[in-house]
Amino acid sequence: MEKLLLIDGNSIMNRAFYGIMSSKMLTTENGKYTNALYGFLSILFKNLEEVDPNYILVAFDSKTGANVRKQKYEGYKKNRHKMPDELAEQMPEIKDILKAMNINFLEMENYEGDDILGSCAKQFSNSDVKAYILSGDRDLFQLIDENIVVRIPRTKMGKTETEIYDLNKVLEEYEMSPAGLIELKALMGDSSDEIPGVPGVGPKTATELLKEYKTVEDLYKAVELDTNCEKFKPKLREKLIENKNLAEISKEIGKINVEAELPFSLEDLKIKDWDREEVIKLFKYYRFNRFIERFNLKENESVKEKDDDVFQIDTVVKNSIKDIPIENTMIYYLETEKDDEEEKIIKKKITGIGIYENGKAYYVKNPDLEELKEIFENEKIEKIGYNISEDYVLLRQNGIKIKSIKYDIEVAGYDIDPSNVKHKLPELAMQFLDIDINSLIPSKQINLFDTKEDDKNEIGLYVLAIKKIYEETRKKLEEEGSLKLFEDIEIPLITVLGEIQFNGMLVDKEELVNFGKELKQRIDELTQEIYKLADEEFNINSTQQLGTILFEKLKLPGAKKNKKGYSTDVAVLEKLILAHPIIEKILEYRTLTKLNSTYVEGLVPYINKKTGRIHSYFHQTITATGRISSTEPNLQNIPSREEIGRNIKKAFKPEEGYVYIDADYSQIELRVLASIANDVNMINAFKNDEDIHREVASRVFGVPLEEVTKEQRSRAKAVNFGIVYGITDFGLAQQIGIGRKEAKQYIESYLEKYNGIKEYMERVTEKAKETGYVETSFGRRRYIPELKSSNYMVREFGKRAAMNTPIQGTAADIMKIAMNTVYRKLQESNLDAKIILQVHDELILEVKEEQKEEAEKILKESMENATKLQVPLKVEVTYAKSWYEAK
DNA sequence: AACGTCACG
DNA sequence: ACGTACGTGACGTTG
Repeated sequence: MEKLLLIDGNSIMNRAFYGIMSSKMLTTENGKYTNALYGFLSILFKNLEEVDPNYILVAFDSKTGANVRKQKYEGYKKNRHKMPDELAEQMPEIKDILKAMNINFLEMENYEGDDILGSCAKQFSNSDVKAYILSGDRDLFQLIDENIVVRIPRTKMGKTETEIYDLNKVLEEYEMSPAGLIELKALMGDSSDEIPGVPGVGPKTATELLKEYKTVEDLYKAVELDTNCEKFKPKLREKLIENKNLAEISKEIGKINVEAELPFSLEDLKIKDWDREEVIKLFKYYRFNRFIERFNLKENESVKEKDDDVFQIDTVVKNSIKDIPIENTMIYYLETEKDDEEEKIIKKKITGIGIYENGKAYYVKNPDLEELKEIFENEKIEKIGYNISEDYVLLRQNGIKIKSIKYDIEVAGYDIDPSNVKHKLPELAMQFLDIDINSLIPSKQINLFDTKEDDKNEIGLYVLAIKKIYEETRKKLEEEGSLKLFEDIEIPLITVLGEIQFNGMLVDKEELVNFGKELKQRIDELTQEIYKLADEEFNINSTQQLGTILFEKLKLPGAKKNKKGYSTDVAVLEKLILAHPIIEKILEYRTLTKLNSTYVEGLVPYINKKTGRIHSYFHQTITATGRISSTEPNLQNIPSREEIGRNIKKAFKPEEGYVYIDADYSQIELRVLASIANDVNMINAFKNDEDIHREVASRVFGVPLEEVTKEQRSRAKAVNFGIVYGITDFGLAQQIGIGRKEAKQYIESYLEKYNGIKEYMERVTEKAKETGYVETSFGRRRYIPELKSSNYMVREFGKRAAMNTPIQGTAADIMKIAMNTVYRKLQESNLDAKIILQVHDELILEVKEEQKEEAEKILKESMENATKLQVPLKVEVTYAKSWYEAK
């Protein structure tokens, strides 16, 4: 018996892109998306192995494929959102790969992939040739017969499995023959393809009806005869009769065409040998090392020594850490469990530790705190771990300070590629080891067994993974020239961020709550006034309801649409202030509810019961540019710009006898820009400590410095910001409320006067297009695959990101260096001073009052001397008895 | 879970 | 003829 494997190209690519083998991997140097290719090939290989076919074909949808059905019913796939660019760009590439593998693929005008599959299956299969259809789409079940099965790939516990549907399985699951499924869809419709069906008839009713009448045609014969409603309930009968037409159309478009005239014979689909050279070339280009190895495609080039290196390890259980032969490095994993104790900073407890040493994994359950202290505080033992910052705080609240942190694989993964991808252990294992770690862990599978024994094995696998990821990422960091950044900046920062979280910020709860009461009172007043002005009660928080009130009921002008209806954001509302008195009430309402819900109600629950402080997380591996981010709560967006909001900061104050020292970098991003763009005019301005916005205004508007008006200065300021963001005339116009033409003139004038900046912007985008990435002055890399997108908008975004990242990122690096230095010097000087917050260009210490001058000196000097640019780094410092008073 | 909105640098 | 400033996180509504 022979076998024909038919693959639904679009469906499998789609599955591969979204789910299976998830984690959006950017594996090639220039930062291309390859995840769908990788997933498709994984599924393909698995099925080639399992089916072992004699014939093969991959069918794709053609651009015109849906037209035929659209002509019959215009709603068909109407709202189907188009493929994301990241997937679309992989479609031609999979075809290149298939070509190299000599696998036939086909798209036919006016046919969808399904039709090709159906036609091949029905026309080529017989008792001697079995057809196997590989697709993620259950619609294809209608094709199943005694010679045709459908294989559906699915992920289960991180593993790719295949579900096989044959005649029996369909009968069992749907209580219906495959042909019946066509009738079923005709009645119940299909929301994903937007096949209407009979409105009000769902799977249950449809199945019942078809059991009795088999086909839509017979059903309708019976319906029409049943004038007395003996067999059909009146309502149902009415629905059916009313929508007869829809049912018929649905059947027509839901039915896969099996009669396409195929441009080849079965013989043409015979499996052929690969063009090995071409396949190797492509796999290398896409960095599919796993496939290269799997098919022994490597030429003579250095065969990996650890080819026989399987991912498994013996885990030895010990009662004491002392029984583990640790030498100068400790590769470890802390096992934790949730712990809801209120006064904890990180609400977890340690339940075990795994340690890798010399080819073995050791596991100690519920390790002794003293022993942990001894080993983690031992400076001679270098620590290699995963997400150490959490361990740091966890141990710190148990009186243990981790010393000699050498390597954190999460941070390493981030430095290699900081884009949105998560840098959690499973993703890291997938990216660097090509393994699906969860699939190896018994307790993550369906759990039939006692997990006690599994714990140690799980932890053993983790430490093995950490060890291997450590080796792989270190190589990579070295190759990319980011090792210095990693070792000198990021690793020391783990401790500093851990300390910041541990220290926390003291908050006067009463003061905060009292402010909240004032807010609420005013909010209540406003609510009533708004109801009165609208002449009805509605949910002011609902943008939809608000939009209806403003633009339909009150008929205010300037309605702008967004996806969900009318836009009601500040920009829109501010233009309407004069149009109706309700607007300013709404604006004030918005401001106050934001303050109350986010900064009063939102903050209070985070005040720690024991310390009276807020201990936010400070994340080192989130942002694309290298900045830190803060959560639970976010202390980096406490109100500051408006007076009413600033009041929140009054509740943040140092402990009795202590004072805040608040230091801000002045214009750090513009200084960085001046320096890396090497722009003479801007460098001179900073060297002379000029008011940079005034200086820019003078040049752009061609007036003497002294004659720059407030208005001009403020516009120049907006231009400066815009430049840093990768300016557009539209954005600038929007920002300062001028015309687009005028904005364009400003920009042109600016780039003429500061032509170093102009050249830099051209240089950086050019280089980014070539290499696929941009870098900060300290070697932090960010890939920008958007530059390769076929979508103009996405490409333009890529350009702006390319221009902005070196600036924002270098500034972030500088701040990180400063933080490390400040922390180290404060330690060395033994001052009673703690770093308690970083807000990108601001750093706050809480210091014993008598020591404030000493600490201030350290703070200011460390920040100013963090690096040497072509312009001075200026730092402004204030002492404050609350955050509100700072600056 | 996605969206709109708004707080920060 | 599009629809745009860069980087974040939290909240409330809606589906």
